[in-house]
Amino acid sequence: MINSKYKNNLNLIFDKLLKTYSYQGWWPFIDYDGVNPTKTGAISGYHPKDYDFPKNSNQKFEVIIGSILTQNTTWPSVEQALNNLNKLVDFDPLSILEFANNNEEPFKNAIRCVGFVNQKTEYLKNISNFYIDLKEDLDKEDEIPSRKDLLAVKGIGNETADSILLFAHKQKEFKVDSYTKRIFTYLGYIKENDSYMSIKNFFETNFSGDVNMFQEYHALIVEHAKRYYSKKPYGVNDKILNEFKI
DNA sequence: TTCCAGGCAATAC
DNA sequence: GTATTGCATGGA
Repeated sequence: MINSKYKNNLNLIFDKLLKTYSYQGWWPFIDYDGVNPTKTGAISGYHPKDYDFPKNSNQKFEVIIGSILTQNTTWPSVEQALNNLNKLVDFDPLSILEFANNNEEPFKNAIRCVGFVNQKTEYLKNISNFYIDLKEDLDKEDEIPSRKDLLAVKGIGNETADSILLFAHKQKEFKVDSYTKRIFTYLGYIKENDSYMSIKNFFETNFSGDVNMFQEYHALIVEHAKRYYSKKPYGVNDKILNEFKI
């Protein structure tokens, strides 16, 4: 898929992005008093160079909820929704499920700012049920679900599954999003219509880094793309990665 | 006003 | 398997 001449480029691009933007501190947490860097669209809760997250089961489920809420919307909206929700209910599967079932309108009003409220309410109930069952079946708080099982939950697609596995469970799964496609299509490494799994496989085969660097790479891609790949024509002002264009 | 945002599922070929 | 469309809201 990639000429051997460019074999190391995914690592070189990572190095360049890291040098340019430094450590991103994903995944952000609402109750974490982290730094507030001058990051595009960032508000708070980031923890650069500290990969020891999530620190407890509530934070883990916060990542899982956030992964669904952030589908096709902006992070500031998600942060608002999480703060709204946090005043109403604990971030654990059983509490979320019961609150959503018994207080539908307050629940929807809390997350309304992220859009797609009806769908996302259903999705959040589904994922809550999934983790309730997972814990009951395996009787282990910290059991890690399989990617296949996650994908069987209505509302969890490829990207959300990888987001949950990478940032909540710290599994070495590369997360591909629309920004990833834009940057690496523009640079010439992938094609516009390549499938999610083929792009994921491309990164997992050609980028050598541990799970923390998998997290870092995705965050750096988002940061870079927000600056140069949000307005059409995408990438034309990207001087930072221009040297890696093929 | 139009376009875009850290997608997904259902449907149609 | 791949392409298209509806889903909701807020901000630039």
